[in-house]
Amino acid sequence: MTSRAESAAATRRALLEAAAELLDSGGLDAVTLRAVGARAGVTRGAPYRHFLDKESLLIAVGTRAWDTLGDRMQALRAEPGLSAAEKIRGGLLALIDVGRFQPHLYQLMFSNPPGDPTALARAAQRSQTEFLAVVADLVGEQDARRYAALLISSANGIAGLEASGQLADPKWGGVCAEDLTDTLVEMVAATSRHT
Amino acid sequence: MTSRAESAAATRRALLEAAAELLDSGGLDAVTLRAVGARAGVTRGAPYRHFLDKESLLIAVGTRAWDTLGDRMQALRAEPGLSAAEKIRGGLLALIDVGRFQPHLYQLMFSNPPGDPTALARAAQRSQTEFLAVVADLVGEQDARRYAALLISSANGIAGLEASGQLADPKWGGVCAEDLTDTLVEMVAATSRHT
DNA sequence: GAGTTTCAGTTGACGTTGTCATCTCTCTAG
DNA sequence: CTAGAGAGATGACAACGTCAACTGAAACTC
Repeated sequence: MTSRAESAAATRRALLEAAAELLDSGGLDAVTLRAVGARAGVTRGAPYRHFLDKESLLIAVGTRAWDTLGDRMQALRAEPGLSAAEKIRGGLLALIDVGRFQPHLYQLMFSNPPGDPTALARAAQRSQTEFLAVVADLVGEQDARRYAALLISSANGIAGLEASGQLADPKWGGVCAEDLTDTLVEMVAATSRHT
Repeated sequence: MTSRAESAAATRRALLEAAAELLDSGGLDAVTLRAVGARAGVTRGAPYRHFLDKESLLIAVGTRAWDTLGDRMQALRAEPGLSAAEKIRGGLLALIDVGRFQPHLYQLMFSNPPGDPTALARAAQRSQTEFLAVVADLVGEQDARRYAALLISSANGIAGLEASGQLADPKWGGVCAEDLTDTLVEMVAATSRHT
């Protein structure tokens, strides 16, 4: 029926799922190995058969999130009938949406864990490479790197402000993430067109 | 000599200082009430005379950081002989520098604590108001809010990428935070000039 | 198919942490 | 001078991450 390997893979998946759900609903403090195990139907010691560490488990959760975002970027790039600017807008909003609707996961994706500070940066690479390619279609190979870095930074910041609910402050005149993204993309497009 | 109130205020200051130092050197995990107390010359229970909670202590550390940044913004705005663009550049780099040289403090400043999610957002208000005024000098009252939000978001993102060391990746063509900031300010200045 | 190995999962234990209740002692108000 | 307040110390407790030892069933060997 279910071989040992299959069952082990299933619990590993269940552990990741449980950790992601707990992170979403209760923040990082709610992610305890005991709670993760309970939600996955095992006990506190079981995660150590699949992950070196609590930190390793969290890194795996963050990596999975980066992977699905990378898939989305890849699909977006291949989408026909979209201009480069539209693709960029889509990609930025995909990132921003994580910050908006899963703020704790978003924070995890950009945290660099003490044990392996480069782990999540590596996981983010595919997303960023895909995005870089789309930016190159808009502004050319020459300036692509600079503008891609700028755009990702900005999206990152927008998502961060959204995640902490600061954008809702009337101080900013009621702008929303979409407005800022549009302004940003327009600015880059105009600048690169002009030079 | 030293009245009781003075001595109490001194320990409170020492606790804040100790927490900030531990955060800087060892990250959030290094900030335990026992370690903070020891470094401040008291024991683990003493912080509860000055702060409701460990979280309250951390909020106080973050608030103090926002206050000093606010002072810097205020001084920068009042500085004569600087153009609006130069002031904006200075303000953005002031924020970015926190992300670069005190990444853990930076992360704390933008985290919203579960107990009082708006606490740090309130502390950030003065910094943002000062910055908003400088932006208004460049792009006019009309668009100031939108562009200020965009600039702060971008600086936030640049600082975040710097903090996690991702900007150093050759993938981005060796840009540094100053480059991105300059590009950004130029873009905003050009856009607002053109409309 | 019997014996052996492997390995996912459980359980008990330990050190550390945040937090509370209680106690001590010194400064201050009246 | 006395009573109160309040800063700090201390003991205790539950929860946490983590490790060592243990259990049982699947997988392999002959």
